[in-house]
Amino acid sequence: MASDPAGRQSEVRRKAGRPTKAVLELGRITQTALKLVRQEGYQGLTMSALAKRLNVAPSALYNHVRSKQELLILIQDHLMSLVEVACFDSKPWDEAIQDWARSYRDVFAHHTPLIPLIAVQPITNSPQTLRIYEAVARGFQRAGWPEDEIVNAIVALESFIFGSALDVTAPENIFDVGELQAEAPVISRAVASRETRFGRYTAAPAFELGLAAIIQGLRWQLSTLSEGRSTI
Amino acid sequence: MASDPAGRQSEVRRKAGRPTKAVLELGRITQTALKLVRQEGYQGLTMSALAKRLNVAPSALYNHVRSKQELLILIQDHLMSLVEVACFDSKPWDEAIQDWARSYRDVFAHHTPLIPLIAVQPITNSPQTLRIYEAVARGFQRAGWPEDEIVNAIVALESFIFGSALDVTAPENIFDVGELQAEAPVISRAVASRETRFGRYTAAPAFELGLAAIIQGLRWQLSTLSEGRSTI
DNA sequence: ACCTGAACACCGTTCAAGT
DNA sequence: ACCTGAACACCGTTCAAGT
Repeated sequence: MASDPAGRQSEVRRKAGRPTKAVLELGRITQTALKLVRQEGYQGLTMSALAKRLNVAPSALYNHVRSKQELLILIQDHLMSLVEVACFDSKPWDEAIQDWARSYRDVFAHHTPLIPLIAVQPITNSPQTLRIYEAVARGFQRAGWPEDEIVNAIVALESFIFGSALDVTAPENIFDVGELQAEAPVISRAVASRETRFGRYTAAPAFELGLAAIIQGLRWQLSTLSEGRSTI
Repeated sequence: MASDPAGRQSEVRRKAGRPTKAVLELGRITQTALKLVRQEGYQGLTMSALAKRLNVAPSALYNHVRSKQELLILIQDHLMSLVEVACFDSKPWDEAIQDWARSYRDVFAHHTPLIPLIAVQPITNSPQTLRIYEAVARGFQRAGWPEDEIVNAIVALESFIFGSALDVTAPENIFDVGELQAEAPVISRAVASRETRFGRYTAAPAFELGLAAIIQGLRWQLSTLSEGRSTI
């Protein structure tokens, strides 16, 4: 045994050859990778570092994932399971979107390197992503959205959510204008004015403003879209 | 001379030591990097590959940029100069936002690896980013937006734009449900329904729906916000 | 089937030596 | 000041050998 009952690494080195019991499985790989990311960030997530935590040679990982990219997809799918969608069964459409959007943003705010990946990842056989889409789509359907606009609405919301997740980790000084203040008087005053009201930069007010706006806009679109259809 | 008058590489190798005239400058580095990205993608943008195109040793680049990260910021600032903001001087607020948002999204759609970087990059001394913010802020100001909400509105729009830029490169099959169709009937029908109307997946309809919604929502917010202020 | 250990073809970056 | 060339400390990934 290379690890003690509590799962801690030991100094005992395993010999080459097939162990009596599989040392790795996808679940443990994903969990360990996630813990590594939480402690060291994505910059610290290397195949070597992960292998070390699993008390295994780096090459052993390739018996379970085809590439690091595939590992990232495993992490992503796991994170998707943390996104809240129960609200769509218990709340009206527009309120449910708020709960869902906030939890979605919060989950990925500290996993921004995954976001460019998620955005283009086919949902085929990605059960957790599908679970989210199904719940949201049911919410839209129940609200009376035309079926052929549901996907567009979800994508639009996701775009805003992903962009907002990236903003969460912005530094406090992101809007410091610096030396060029004289050439940008309007934005300079707007920045100062924002700071007086909200203090040093945080992503929350912009997210809430945008979320309220987009939901308001979707509500308005729903009324005109369904009017358009009922006259057919 | 290591390159002929047309700037093409030649086989002549420069000796060590300071050349009579600086071989590199930031402008040429940025332009060459951009050309490399357009031809080979970000995966092909390595310090070695860039140095080779500049007919220079990789280490020479470090006389001009502190790191690859700094190179990416140079590229980003250059791309910002391609974003259209003249519309804010010639069109009403809400129409100008549409032109601006579309051009912003189009510029970064094929530079998605930069997006996580831009989103957290301080604007200090980044003249092109400041130029954009100033123009948009003036548009909002003229429309009567409360000064302390202008930055929030810009950030909200940018979040949507960045998220939408990521969506542009999504593959056609991104919404293929695959084997799990039985467990996700509502989204499956929505996907089929979208396809009948819009064909294979493209990002455009979702972007236009979301953009219309968010502008509609901001318009509504503007009216209630300014009402709120006028009663003070 | 699933591990080890060596090897491969890269990365970004540093630095002494050169003019 | 600004280049070359060698070197460093990594990457992700492949593969023969082992049980």
